[in-house]
Amino acid sequence: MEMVKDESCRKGPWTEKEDMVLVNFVHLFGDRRWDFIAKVSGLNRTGKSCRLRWVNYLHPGLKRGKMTPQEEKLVLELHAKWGNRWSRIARRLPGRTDNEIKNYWRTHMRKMALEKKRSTSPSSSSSSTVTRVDSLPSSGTGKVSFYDTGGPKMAVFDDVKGYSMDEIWKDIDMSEGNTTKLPLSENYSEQGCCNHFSCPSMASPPPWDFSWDYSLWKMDDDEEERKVFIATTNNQLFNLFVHKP
DNA sequence: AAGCCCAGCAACCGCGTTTCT
DNA sequence: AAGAAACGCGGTTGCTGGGCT
Repeated sequence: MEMVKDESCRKGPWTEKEDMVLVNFVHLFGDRRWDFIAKVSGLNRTGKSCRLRWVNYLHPGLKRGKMTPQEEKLVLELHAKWGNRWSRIARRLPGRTDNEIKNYWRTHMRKMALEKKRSTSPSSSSSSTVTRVDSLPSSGTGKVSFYDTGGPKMAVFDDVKGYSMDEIWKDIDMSEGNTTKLPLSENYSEQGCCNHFSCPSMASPPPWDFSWDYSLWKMDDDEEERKVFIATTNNQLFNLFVHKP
């Protein structure tokens, strides 16, 4: 029984209501059976999409906001050690997701590198324009990602507006004093927070508040919507148990 | 004031891995 | 043991808001 990938499946940004439904169903069934949750919740999303939304946004304990200097340093260290193993790196930064770290890396690190380059070679002609990373040619014969040069898996990338990504990463490495790329060490304990709900709090939770205790559903400013939501969910649950999958 | 450009980030896709039957 | 289904990861895309010209 596979999740049919048809056009009726919703895509794009999640609405607040969808979030609420998803949270409720994850609360009921846990955060493993994504296809099942996608099906029974009536969300009309793929299991993948549900999982992603949960992991990257709805999971309690997610930190939000800027990375702290400590976190930035850790990301650098771990990336030097492990390369683009974002999820592994994320496990060492409680409350941060792989997606977040990945995004952070590409934006902030590259910016840093370019600034550094600029300051070390002031004669450089392109002093104000920074090529948008996203628009870089990423396809083609090589099919090498522009930022996939950290860690053990080294890659070469073409010149980017006169400054190759190789150079950028070299700069980063040098500035951080990371002269060696170690093979992955499996000795680290990787009990992160991501799958254990162990993080104490959300710095900036979603607009609606919830907890693992049902009684804590709290939507002070929209009681009516809450009622509708609960009714809807109850209906979905009813259907679920009447038509057992 | 309006259009353009870009950084930031959420979300999708493809594919390898793990789990289930 | 093998095939199918589900999951998870890494790479990439595309939307949005803010700053700049």
